[in-house]
Amino acid sequence: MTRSAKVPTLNEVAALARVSTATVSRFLNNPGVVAEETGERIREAVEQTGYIPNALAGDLASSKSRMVAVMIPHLENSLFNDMIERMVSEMTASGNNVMIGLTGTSPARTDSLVRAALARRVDAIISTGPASEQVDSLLARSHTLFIQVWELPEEPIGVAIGFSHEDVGRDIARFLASRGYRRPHLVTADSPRAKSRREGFVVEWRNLGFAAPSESIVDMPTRFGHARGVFAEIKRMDDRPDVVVCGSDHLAQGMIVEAQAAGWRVPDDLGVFGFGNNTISGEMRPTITSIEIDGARIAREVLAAIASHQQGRDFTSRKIDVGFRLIARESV
Amino acid sequence: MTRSAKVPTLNEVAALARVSTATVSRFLNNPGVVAEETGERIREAVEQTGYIPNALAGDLASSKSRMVAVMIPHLENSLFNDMIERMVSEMTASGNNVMIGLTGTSPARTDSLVRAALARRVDAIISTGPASEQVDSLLARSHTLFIQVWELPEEPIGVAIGFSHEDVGRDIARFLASRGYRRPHLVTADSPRAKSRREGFVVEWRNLGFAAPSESIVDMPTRFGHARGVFAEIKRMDDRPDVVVCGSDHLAQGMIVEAQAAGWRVPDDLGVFGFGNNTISGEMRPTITSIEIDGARIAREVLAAIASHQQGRDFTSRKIDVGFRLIARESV
DNA sequence: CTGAAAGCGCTTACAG
DNA sequence: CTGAAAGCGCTTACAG
Repeated sequence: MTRSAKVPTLNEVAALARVSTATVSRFLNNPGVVAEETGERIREAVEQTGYIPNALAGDLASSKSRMVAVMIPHLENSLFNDMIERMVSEMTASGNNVMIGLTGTSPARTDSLVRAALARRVDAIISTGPASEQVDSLLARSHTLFIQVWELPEEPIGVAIGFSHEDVGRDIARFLASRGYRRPHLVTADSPRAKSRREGFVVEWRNLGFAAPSESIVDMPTRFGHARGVFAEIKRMDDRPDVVVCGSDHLAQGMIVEAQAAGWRVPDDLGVFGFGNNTISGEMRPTITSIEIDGARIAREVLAAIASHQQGRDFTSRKIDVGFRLIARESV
Repeated sequence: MTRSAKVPTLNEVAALARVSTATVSRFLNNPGVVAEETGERIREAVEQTGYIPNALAGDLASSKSRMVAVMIPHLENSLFNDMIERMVSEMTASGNNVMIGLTGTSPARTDSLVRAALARRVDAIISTGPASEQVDSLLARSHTLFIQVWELPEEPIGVAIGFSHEDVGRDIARFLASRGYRRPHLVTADSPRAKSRREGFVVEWRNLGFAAPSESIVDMPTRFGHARGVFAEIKRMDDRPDVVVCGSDHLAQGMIVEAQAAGWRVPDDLGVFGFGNNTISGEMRPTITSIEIDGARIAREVLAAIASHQQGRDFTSRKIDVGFRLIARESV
């Protein structure tokens, strides 16, 4: 690496442009407020020195960070990638930098990532996971907005933007019943939200007067590869299911592959229901019936909440239900 | 949001513990250097006030950031997710925070993200994309280590950790030839690296004395969904290929699905070769023959380079070839 | 439109 | 082992 002995500072730019540091600072943050000729001199000085403002110093002085932290469990096989990608893009576009935290499923790790984010005085923390009391108390003394997505807790810490997972389960149950399915098999990940969806399904299914569905549990995150084991279970069952309700579209894709490899036709011999409406669900053969969550909408709501917060406005709606949509395709 | 009027500072902790701010700072950063009883008082004061250090101020004062920026084109369908996930995890574990930049394929966006990272005085920028001259000159005046991964340029700006994409293409060509394939069809993404692999394949294939392969170009990133169009092309060809060389395992998966949907058997009627050795390549039916890049190895090398740099040591090996491995499975 | 100066909240030689 | 004080590189009322 070529590295110069010293990184240029505001002082040097100011000296070169024959103005005070205050004026350079003003020009950089709000060009309109500085006289044209002065601005021109500053521009040249910046150019000549290769000056890049020190955001650490700037943020400290102005006590705002224009940084946002995003906490997600995983990058691989994540149901959130599409939404996260949108959020990160738009945040960057609106001048925010994004710190990313991979929480896994460990509360301790989440805790330490939240601490790190607070230490950097981020304007907001966006979390796809549930918040612990630990985190709650950490946030109490901060000026950081906590945004929970995909979740609608009774009493959110900050803002919650999500939907009812129980309703998802209920809607799937009703839909399958109306299509004439009678022996669903549920594949549920070992996570609170997946369990809520399962709960919704089971309750509704019982209300409809049917016998309890058979079930499998898989670990997080729900993946393509889980299909092999689950399908093996299904094949062994005496009373074979007529439809599998999967925790993700990738798992649904895996189920289709496994079923077809065993010579079963989808949906004729076995229906397959996905979750998340990943792009592949419209591209698979057969295409996958799934639940769509409007990631773009969530991203927009998140940005709006952050913008309000950064402008010091109070954010009134603390819970925003973005709903979901059942997309009927070929696999069910 | 409950928000206290004021976030506690070092001063308040120091006052409560009846010591100077210097001592609190020492205790927080290096507990061993402070007397036990003093430390105990400080611990209590921290607890009582709910103090969280201001990393902005700390980093400014110590002129180091313990932040690292990661630049990737996309989150969805990225060949790098596995490697990135590993890197982010280990960086976090070693006390670094990670800023993420989604560059897309736009140099302007990359440029502005690099600026933002430099403004935050990150210790290192890890980039999966090629570096422009723009970026090069920006970096010249910084103390930031630039790490290019998946790439081995002649004269790297900082450190390059990668492998030869041409060699990948050559190896695939030799492998397919040895398996008796004679009419390969190449699906290449519109990206420099994909083109290098293609180039390696084409050159080697010609060396082996065979006719030039047929080809398709797809846009970035190479996805499952590209398979439909490519397979349609293939079906229309007079001289049908006997194997498709795909730019990613997801595309390979799509090809298998399309081929099977059309009643072709893989690999009997059509071989399918992947790239990246994604987890699914071992789980698909048939399993996918692919090229493995050792993401864990790359992550380790990146971390080592950063650690050296943070400790002020000179990093001697500017180019690290991590190689690759051809994993033969069922699809070819 | 511009400058002098205080302040943001830490760290770190320097002294003891 | 601990403290007083300078300094990190900016921003922002306050004055003019």
